[in-house]
Amino acid sequence: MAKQDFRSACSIARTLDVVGDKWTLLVVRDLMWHGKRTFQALQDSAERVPSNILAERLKRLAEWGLLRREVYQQRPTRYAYHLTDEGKSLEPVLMQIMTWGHKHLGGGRFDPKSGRSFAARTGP
Amino acid sequence: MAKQDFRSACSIARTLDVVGDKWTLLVVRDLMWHGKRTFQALQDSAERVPSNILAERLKRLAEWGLLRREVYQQRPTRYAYHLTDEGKSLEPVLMQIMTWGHKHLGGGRFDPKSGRSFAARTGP
DNA sequence: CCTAGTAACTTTCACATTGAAAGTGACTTT
DNA sequence: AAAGTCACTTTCAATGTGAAAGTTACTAGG
Repeated sequence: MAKQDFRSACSIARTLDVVGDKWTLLVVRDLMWHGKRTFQALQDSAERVPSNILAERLKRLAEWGLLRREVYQQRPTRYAYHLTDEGKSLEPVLMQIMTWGHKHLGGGRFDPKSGRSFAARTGP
Repeated sequence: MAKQDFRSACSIARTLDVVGDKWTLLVVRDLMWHGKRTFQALQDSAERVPSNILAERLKRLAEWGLLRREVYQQRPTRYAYHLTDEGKSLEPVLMQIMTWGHKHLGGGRFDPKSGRSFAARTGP
């Protein structure tokens, strides 16, 4: 999708046009906090994103300038993905989403500073 | 979806399981900031959500306890939707998403405090 | 009484997206 | 030569989306 095809002038609608789906922000999460760099590593995440979806999302994120694909090895050619500064700027968004989920849905919380995560709550 | 069906223990994945799609957060936005209360009003938003999608999302949000449907008039029966405290707690999430979109996608910004919005940027 | 209008959905159906699984190509390792 | 790895791509059935029309329950006007 190109910029002129945004649904509306609303910043929320526009952001959802870019990252508003089930998988995209999980890819960003893995690149941002979990040190994942390769297609394989991203695919091996807990949520088991299908490989065709992952490939499509990586392409979209690259088109939006949120990440870049780079060759990190020749023979055989291997690629590494990493967030651009624009991609990294999504961190506060991810943080708020994580905080809300932790509080209201009992998910686990990951602390980017310490690199540690706290277990999911089981009770309400 | 029930809580036991979450994809993973990750708070981000869980939050996306609940509100991670193209429309849900726009409904929350309209209830949170734009004073929309009725099905009709929600449907008349700038992004023109299809009525079947709107109905399904309202049902989902109610099942998750994020909003409530109430009769506000008999003969003929009319309904009003409004956010619960849990629903309202999504405000910081919406704010971050809006801020990011405003900065990176040139969308307009709405200020909940003043109730005013600033025009979308056209340049980069 | 009949027709038009409104709100709140629901139904229909063609089309798009998803996701599980298998396949491909370029290599390296055994 | 055979097996393995990585980075995808292809296939295809199932699911989801969205435009449009239909339904139900009323009120208002002629």
